[in-house]
Amino acid sequence: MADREQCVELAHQLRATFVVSREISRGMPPQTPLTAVMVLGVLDRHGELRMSRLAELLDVDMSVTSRHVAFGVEHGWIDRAPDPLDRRSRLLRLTERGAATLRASSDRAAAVVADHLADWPDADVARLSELLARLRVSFGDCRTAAHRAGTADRATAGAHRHSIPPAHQG
Amino acid sequence: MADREQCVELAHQLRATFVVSREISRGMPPQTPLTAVMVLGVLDRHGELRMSRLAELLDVDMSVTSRHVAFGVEHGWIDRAPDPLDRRSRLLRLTERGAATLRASSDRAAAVVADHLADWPDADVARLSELLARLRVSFGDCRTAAHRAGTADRATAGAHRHSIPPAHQG
DNA sequence: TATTGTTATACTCTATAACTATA
DNA sequence: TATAGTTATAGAGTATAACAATA
Repeated sequence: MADREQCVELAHQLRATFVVSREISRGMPPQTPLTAVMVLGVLDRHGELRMSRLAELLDVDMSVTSRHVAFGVEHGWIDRAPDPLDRRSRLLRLTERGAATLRASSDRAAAVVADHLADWPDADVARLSELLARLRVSFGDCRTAAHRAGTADRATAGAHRHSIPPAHQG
Repeated sequence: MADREQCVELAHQLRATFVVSREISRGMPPQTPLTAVMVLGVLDRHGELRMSRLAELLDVDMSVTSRHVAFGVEHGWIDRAPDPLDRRSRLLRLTERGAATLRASSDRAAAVVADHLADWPDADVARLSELLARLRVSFGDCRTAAHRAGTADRATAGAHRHSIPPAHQG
């Protein structure tokens, strides 16, 4: 367990990493908002998902997810079909075209990263990716754990350790 | 130098870390927007700054910075005095009250981090902070290098290695 | 009656462009 | 003429609340 000083430092660094994300998003192709790409990325990694689960994974309200998905559907990136088991729900899948868009976007982002990290050793890049992935799992817990009581997919299965309720602000 | 695959992965992780930042900002005290705290944080770390330099460090347009600073001044967190050497410029400093606000905010953020990272070993937290700091330096370069030709402060001094122009989108 | 998802509205953050004032 | 900073406006992203359809 890290001490207070370390936590303050990490919190600061995370806040400040905003800058890096913005820089990367500036290099992205036009007409493909960052959020749209994030939706595609999640669908690519998790496969078929329902709206509610997607909203959890994106950590945004379902109303927001709904509009991002609508955008993706309009552009032919996402297939949105009614769930035969529960006709209130809709199942989302990445289309071929969506996968291509995601790939193009990932290439651009990777190019920006490669540009700036030209002098980084391989091992550090890999380590940072790994730590960020773990960080996300540790944080993802809190939001999903409160809503769900047993359902799990291959991305977050077995990652539940805490039981802190989601802290939405008013 | 990392290969394409690694860069794609890191870019994805950075995009996805948005989620973590949002979760932290949800736990923040009300009436202190994330951006305001970021301004205070930069002033705390860099000391007295001009608007333009602050905008660089925050990686946002000066017009944006201007309003965030105005907000901070209104709340008594920032002291904004005319620069005696160039009366177009204004010098910004963190006030006592601003420092207190920053401290309170950092405490909250640290608490959220500590909550979620309870089972992380010390070393990993420290390593992640360090890598993120380095990442920011590597990215910070591109924006500041184009604007400035010699001025440096203690935060970014000696960090210039590439000469990639800032890639602002249209 | 509860839940899934959509839509309307308001708030935050951002960039572009037009402006003021100094240099 | 160029630069530092401000303000007006428009666009992207988000949350809350009210709603429709289904369970």
